[in-house]
Amino acid sequence: MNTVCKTHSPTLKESLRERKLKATPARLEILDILSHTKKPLSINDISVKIKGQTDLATLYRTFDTLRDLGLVTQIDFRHGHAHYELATNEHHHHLVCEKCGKVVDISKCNTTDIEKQVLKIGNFSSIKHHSLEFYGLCKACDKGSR
Amino acid sequence: MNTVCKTHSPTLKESLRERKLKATPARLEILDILSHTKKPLSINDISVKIKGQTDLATLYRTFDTLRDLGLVTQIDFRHGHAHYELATNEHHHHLVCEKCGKVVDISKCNTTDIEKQVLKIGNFSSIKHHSLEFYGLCKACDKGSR
DNA sequence: ATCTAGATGCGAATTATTTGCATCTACTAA
DNA sequence: TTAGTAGATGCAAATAATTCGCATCTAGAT
Repeated sequence: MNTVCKTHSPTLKESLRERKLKATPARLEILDILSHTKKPLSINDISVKIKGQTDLATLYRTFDTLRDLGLVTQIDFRHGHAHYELATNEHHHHLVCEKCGKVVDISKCNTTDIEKQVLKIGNFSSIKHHSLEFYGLCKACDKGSR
Repeated sequence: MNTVCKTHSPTLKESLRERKLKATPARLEILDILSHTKKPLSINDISVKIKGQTDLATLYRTFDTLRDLGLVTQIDFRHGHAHYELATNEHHHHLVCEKCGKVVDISKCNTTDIEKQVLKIGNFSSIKHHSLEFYGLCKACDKGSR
């Protein structure tokens, strides 16, 4: 049941060391969980999965640093709280029902070209992520609303 | 100073009537403010602009209905609170600095094709909006972090 | 002018997220 | 291997955003 101490990608520990960050059990476990899940998870999802063993404040802080490290991506589904997924997952987008909140994955990402332009126009040094969510009505909710 | 009772687009009142919603001063004023601002505004921005004359709860409720009506778009800059802008503004995207939070507008939107595909794949009835934000480091912050 | 569904204000409740501080621990250097 | 220390965690309390219940009010229909 305890899957904490798997072999983790060397990249991870390297990334951490580069920034003088420690490879703590909490960090490793969070990444382990994310790597075994397709769906983006909320802080609460994670907390449940590890049975509350790690304090919420720590989870928030951990996700902050993982996001800054570029290992994790934060997504807003307008559910009232953030979701996170591994940045190394194949990049994709989401379709969210504005009524029931259902989320559908949209595979593939066509935004590379846009991204290059954006970099120039915006006069930024680097773009690390982007987040593209579509909002509409799923068929079930559309029926319900007529 | 009081710019509440301008001539508003007929579309608005129509949209409201269709759904048995009332054209109240609060709603008209919010739309008036949004139409005179290029930047997306937060609930608090709006509250300040109208000098607290309208209760926050009402503002939240109003933006909910305006969003459902499709008149207003909600955006997440990861600033800890939502931003809103007129859906009728020329559609564009944003580039957000992960460090200082600065937001730069990216004009034009190339996602129509993607949107059509998404509709099919996701098996939704309709897509009303999408939200595309890029996250990275602005030049100022990039310098600061080395 | 009246009636009523829908809107608002107010206060309180919820929920998400952040912060301060004491304690702990992963890594470094000897 | 072991001590020393910067960085990490837990806990509790503070903020901040958003929502809800309910009494009152008002836009729009008749």
